[in-house]
Amino acid sequence: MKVLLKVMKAASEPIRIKILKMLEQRVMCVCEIYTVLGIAQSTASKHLKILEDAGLVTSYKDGLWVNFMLADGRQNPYASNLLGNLKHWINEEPEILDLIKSLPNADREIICRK
Amino acid sequence: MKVLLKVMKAASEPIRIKILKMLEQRVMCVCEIYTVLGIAQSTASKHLKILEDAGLVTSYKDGLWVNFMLADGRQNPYASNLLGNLKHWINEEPEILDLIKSLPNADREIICRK
DNA sequence: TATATAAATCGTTTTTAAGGAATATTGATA
DNA sequence: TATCAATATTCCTTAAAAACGATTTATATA
Repeated sequence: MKVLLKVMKAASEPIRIKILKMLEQRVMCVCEIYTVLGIAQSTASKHLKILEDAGLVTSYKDGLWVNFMLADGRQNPYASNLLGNLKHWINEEPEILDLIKSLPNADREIICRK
Repeated sequence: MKVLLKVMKAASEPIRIKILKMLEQRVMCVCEIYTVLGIAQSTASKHLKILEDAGLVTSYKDGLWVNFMLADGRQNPYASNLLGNLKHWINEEPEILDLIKSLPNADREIICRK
C-alpha cells in the first residue's frame, strides 16, 4: 500500500500534475521547469524529487543540467498506470493548454543561461 | 484539474484506501467502519465525506443508519477509473487481507447497537 | 587552481490536513 | 413530546506539506 500511496500523494498536487503534463511533451531541465511555472528553484527541485521517489519521473545528468523525463514505469505498475491515463486526461483545460503552448519559448539556452 | 486532484488527494490517505477496499466487499455503515478500523466516529465520518466529495463513494439513509457504498462513477471518470483499478490492486497485502477477513465479524447489529 | 553555474539540500515560516472530544442534527420509538 | 441512537459537524490541538531564501554540492571552464 505504501507504494500506491506514494504515487497517489505525488499526483495530488497541482504543480506536480503540471510538471507531468509538461514532461509528456519533452524532456526538461530544472531551470526550464521552475521558470515556466514561476516558482522558486528549490520548490521545483523538491517537487521533482517527490515525483522521482514515486516512480513517476526519472532523470539523467548532462553536464550541469539535470534532465527530467517521464518514467517508463516498468518497476511501478501504479505509476505506469497513472502516467498512461494522464496522457489523455485534462488536455482540454485552459490551464494545461496555456502551459503546453508556452513550452516552445522555454529553451534552456535562452531562459537559464546567465 | 480540480476534479482530478480531488480524487487523487482522496486516494492518498491509508484510512481512505482501506475504506474503499472494505466497500469493495459490501455496503457498510459508519459505525461498522470506525469499529473495524479502530478510529473515532468523527474521524470516520470525515474521511467518508472526503471520499464522497471526490465521487468515490455514495451513501443512502436507512433509518438511523447511513449506508456507504462505492460510487458507480458515471459522473466522474477519474473516480471510476481509480475504483476499477483498485479492485485488483493491493489485494495480496497482509494489511488488506486481514482487514477483509475481519469483515464478517463486523455486523452492525452486534458491534453498533448499544 | 579559481570561478561560475545548475541543481540539491537546509532552515524557517506558513498553510493544509488529520485526529478526537464535545456538541448538534436527524430519525426512531416509548 | 421526550428520549435515545447513529451520524454529522464544530472546535481545538497536533502533525505534515509547501514555499522560498540561503547554503552546499557537483561540474564545467577560464
